[in-house]
Amino acid sequence: MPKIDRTQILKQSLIFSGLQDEEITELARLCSEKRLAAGEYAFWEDDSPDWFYLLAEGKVKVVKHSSTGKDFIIAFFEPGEIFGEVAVFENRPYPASAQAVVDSVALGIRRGDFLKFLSRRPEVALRIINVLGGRLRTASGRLRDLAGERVEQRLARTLLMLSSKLGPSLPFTRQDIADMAGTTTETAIRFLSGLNARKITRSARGKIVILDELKLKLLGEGPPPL
Amino acid sequence: MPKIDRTQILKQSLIFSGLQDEEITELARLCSEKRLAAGEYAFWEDDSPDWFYLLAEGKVKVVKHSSTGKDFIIAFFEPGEIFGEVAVFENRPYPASAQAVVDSVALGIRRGDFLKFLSRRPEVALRIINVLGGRLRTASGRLRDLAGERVEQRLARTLLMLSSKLGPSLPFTRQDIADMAGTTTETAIRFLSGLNARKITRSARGKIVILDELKLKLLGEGPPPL
DNA sequence: TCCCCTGTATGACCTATATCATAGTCTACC
DNA sequence: GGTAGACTATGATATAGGTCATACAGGGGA
Repeated sequence: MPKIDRTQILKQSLIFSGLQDEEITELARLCSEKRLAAGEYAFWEDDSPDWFYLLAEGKVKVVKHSSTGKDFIIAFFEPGEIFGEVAVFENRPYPASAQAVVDSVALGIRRGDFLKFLSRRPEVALRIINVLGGRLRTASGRLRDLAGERVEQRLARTLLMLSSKLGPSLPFTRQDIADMAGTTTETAIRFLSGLNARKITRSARGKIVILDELKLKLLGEGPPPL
Repeated sequence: MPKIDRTQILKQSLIFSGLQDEEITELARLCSEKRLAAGEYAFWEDDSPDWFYLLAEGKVKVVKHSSTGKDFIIAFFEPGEIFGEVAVFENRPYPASAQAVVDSVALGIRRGDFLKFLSRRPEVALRIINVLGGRLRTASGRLRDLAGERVEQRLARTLLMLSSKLGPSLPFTRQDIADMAGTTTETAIRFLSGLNARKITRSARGKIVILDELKLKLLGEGPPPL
C-alpha cells in the first residue's frame, strides 16, 4: 500500500472539502495514519470512543453482532467517508465494530482534538449534520423494510441501494448482501440465482452486476396490488 | 389547550437551552404555533421540508408506511424534542409522517429561517449533532434487533427502551408496541398477556406498567446459551 | 342511555423463511 | 502445485410467527 497524501485526502473528503489550505494543514497535523490489513478492526463495539476516522483508502464495514451470533452490516464505507463519529460526539462507546474488508488506510483524529477543531468551524458542523441526517434517513428506510417487507423486497432494495451509491457492479459476496438485508446466506444465494436466471443480474464469486435495474425496482416494490 | 409560553418552551428544550435571552426572543419571533388535534398530521412522508418542529405540548409519533400497508413507528416524541429536522437539513422530502397522538402544540420554524439562525450558532449545531447521533445509535440497535432477534426479544427490548425514557408506566396500546417492534398486534397481545400472567407487567387498555424490569431484561437477552 | 369504535383476547391454520445437510468450485497462500 | 478455507449451490425439513376468524369489554360521543 503506497504512501498517502493526507492533505489531498482531507481536501477530497465530503466534510472537509472547501476548508482553507491552512486549516487543512492544521487538520493534517492532528491526523494519525492507521493501516488496516484486510479483516483487521479499527475498533470494536463497546470500545471507548477515542478516535474519529476518515477513510483514506480501501473499504470498511461497520458491523453489529447480535445475541444469536448473527452479524448485521450497518454500512460499508468508501474513501472520503467518515466513521466512528456517533460515538465520538456522544462520548459513549462505539455502537458497532468497524472492520477493514480489504487492506485499508484510515486517518484517525483524537476525540478531543476533533471536537476542539469542530467548535471553531461551524461549516464543518453543518456538513456533519448533513451526513448524519442522510444516514438517519437511510436507517429509517431500512427499519421500515426490515419490519414490514418480505425478504425478496429487502434483498432487491439492498442491491438497489448499493448500486445507487456504487454503480451497477457490486463487489460483495452473497453473505454480505444477506447480512445487510437481514436474512441468511442461503436465502440470498437462492434469490440471486433466481435473478441470474432471469438475466436481471450476472454474478460471480464476490461480485454482482446489475443488468436490469428496472426489473429489480419492480421486485423491490413488491407484488402488484391485486 | 391553554396558551403556551414560547420562550419558556424554547429555554427548556434540549437544543436551545443555554442560549442568551435575546437569542431566545429572536427565535420566538421566528416560530409559529401549530395546534394539532389528536390524530392530525404535522406533515406527511414525501411532503416538501418547509418546517422544522419543536414539540411544545402533547405527544407525536413519526410513522413510516410500507408497501404492505403495515405501519412502522420510528419514534414517539415528548415536549422539548425536535422532529422533521432530517428533511430540513438535507432539503429533501420528509422521510416519514408525523402524527399527533393526543392534542398537541408544536412550534414550527421555517426551513430558511432556521438554517440562517443555525449558521450563526455553532453551539446549537453541536447540540443537534448530539441529538442526531443519539438517534443514529438507537436506530442501529433497532436495525440489528429487527434483523437478528426474535419477536419476543424485540418486544421485551422495545418495552425496556420505552421505560428507560419514560419510566415504568407506559401509555401505549398493544398496537403501538407491535408497530415499534415490527410485529403484529396479535403477537404483541399474546406476549403481553404472558407477561401479565407472570407478573412482569400489569396492563390495561392503552397502558402498560412494568413491574419486574429485571425479568424483562432477561427476556430481552434471549434464551440462556446452552 | 345506548351504540359504535377501538382495544384486547384467543384459537386454528398456513406459509415464508430459517435450519440443517451435503456437495462442488474457486483462490489465496504455503 | 497442492490444500484449506471461503464462497456458491440445492434439497429436505422444521417452525416462528403471520393471517384470519370470532368474541367481548370499555369508553366516548350522540
